[in-house]
Amino acid sequence: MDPLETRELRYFVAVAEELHFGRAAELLGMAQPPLSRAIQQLERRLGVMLLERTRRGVALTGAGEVLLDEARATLDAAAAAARRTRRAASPRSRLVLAAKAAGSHELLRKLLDAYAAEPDAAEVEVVLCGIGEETRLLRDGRADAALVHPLFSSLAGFDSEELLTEDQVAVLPAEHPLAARPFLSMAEVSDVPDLPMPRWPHPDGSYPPGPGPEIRDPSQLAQLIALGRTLAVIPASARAWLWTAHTAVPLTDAPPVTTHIAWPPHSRSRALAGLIRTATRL
Amino acid sequence: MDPLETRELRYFVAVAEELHFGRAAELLGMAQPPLSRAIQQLERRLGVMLLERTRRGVALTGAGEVLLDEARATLDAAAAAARRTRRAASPRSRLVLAAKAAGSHELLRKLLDAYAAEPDAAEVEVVLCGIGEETRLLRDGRADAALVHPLFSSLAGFDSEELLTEDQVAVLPAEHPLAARPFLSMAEVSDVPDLPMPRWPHPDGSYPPGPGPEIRDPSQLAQLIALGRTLAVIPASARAWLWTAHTAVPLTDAPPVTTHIAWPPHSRSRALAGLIRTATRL
DNA sequence: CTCCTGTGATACCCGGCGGGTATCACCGCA
DNA sequence: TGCGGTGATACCCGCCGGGTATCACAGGAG
Repeated sequence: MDPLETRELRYFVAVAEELHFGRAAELLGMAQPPLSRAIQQLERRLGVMLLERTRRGVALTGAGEVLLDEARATLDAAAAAARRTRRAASPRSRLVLAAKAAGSHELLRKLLDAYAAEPDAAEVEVVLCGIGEETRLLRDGRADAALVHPLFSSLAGFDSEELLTEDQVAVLPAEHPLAARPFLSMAEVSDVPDLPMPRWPHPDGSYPPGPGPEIRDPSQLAQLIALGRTLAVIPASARAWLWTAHTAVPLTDAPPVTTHIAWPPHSRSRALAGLIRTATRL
Repeated sequence: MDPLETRELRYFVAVAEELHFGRAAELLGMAQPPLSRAIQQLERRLGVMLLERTRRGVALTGAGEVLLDEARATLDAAAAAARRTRRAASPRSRLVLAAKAAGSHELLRKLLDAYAAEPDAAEVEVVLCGIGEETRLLRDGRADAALVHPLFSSLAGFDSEELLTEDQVAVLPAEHPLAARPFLSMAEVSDVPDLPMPRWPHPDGSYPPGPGPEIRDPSQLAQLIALGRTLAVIPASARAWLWTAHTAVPLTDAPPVTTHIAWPPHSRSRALAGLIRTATRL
């Protein structure tokens, strides 16, 4: 059986995400009929029903769910192939390092300084990204390495090294009674009636249930804390972005959080190896 | 820029492996001119020279080396997508477990028995493969999980759990003087003039230099030991395949060897999760 | 020096297939 | 019972992937 073409996978992912042939075709910049036909051909080639066509819209079958995951991974791999090949051809070797925009910038600064001091250091471009976006950048080749907190995004599929373990602090509105305390426990902060814990999105974009506000952007969170609407438990190094309206209180029993540096497996770049070496020596 | 098609990647991999357009075209079942044209189009689309055309044959550029790796990974991902989708559609859920043909069969037996005793166990098919082939099977979707010795094949790119750590023994020809010893040290076995250590292939198929015989198949090794031409240092559990012409002698200072169970990241199969759970409980 | 061999590149043609337009078949709903 | 909206079908066309024939060029043998 001849292998799947990325074109077919792109089409399938579009339909599977939209669950609507018309909208998917529009996103793909094509008409609906050829898209329908392409999906039919894909199903015939695989010998598998991928979509449940109900009269009103479309649903994924079990096999369709599997293919959606696998197709995304394959398309990422293809995009990474193109990007990394182009970058390998460009004369000056440059490294792209992904990091959360709200991540510890002390660690980032130390890493960049230490690496720049190496004899044969490459130029490092830092890409600041949102929560959980780092692994996507690694997968599709837009980044060569990433600083990752395994709590938010899994390290599965990458090589990684532990860089830094730090305690966490509670960030409270400065005028809140708890802000005057020298220490707090997790039990105390997780059950403050007027400051419900914020809710972070899952990788799929959905939110867990609960009373707290839905957070997408760390600056949202900072604003909401300053407004006295919520509190946050974050790594101690994030004190850097505290506002005057914020107060950080050490937590006695919060689990320590570690930062890893992760990179795609089987990378043979000398420059990347150098960056990782200096990172682990910090 | 529209993404690379798997067809182009297949063509490039064929040429990059053969370093000869004519032979590559023959392997692909097509004529040489369209293949040349396809590679030219690929180079134009990427804006990158991939091959150094000398008048006599072809060589890879640096960017070509990178693309060869990336293209292989992408093609594996596409093959895995097709296979896993088909398998997901088949009614009865089946797991495919890859293991070295010469691996510890006690561990395998225990694992299969324990899993079969689980309440909702799926049927497990065992694929026996050669040295270092396990990760390939995992990557291209022919296997759902594999028993791996990290010494031979890296776990990079997979999730894994440690299963078993065991000591190693020296396997000698039964009539050799050293076979009578109750214990041996690594220093003693690694420098026996008439029994040079065998050489195992690297992942790329090449062999390290040295006086010992080149081994590809464990049965070759067994035969060569029985003939008094070499010796082997192997995990203690491999006593299972000892011949009467072999003698196993415990090693006092050989590094212990661990067996891992590895699986592709992001797999959501319940059956696989069950297998891994029972494996880690062994 | 010349011819032969083997390499990849070029020129040209054709058929299939990917894509477009028009339309249908069907369901839910006012 | 019509109307809106869904995906499927019918049909056409142009492009591009593939084939054949041939070229351009370097190296080696005589």
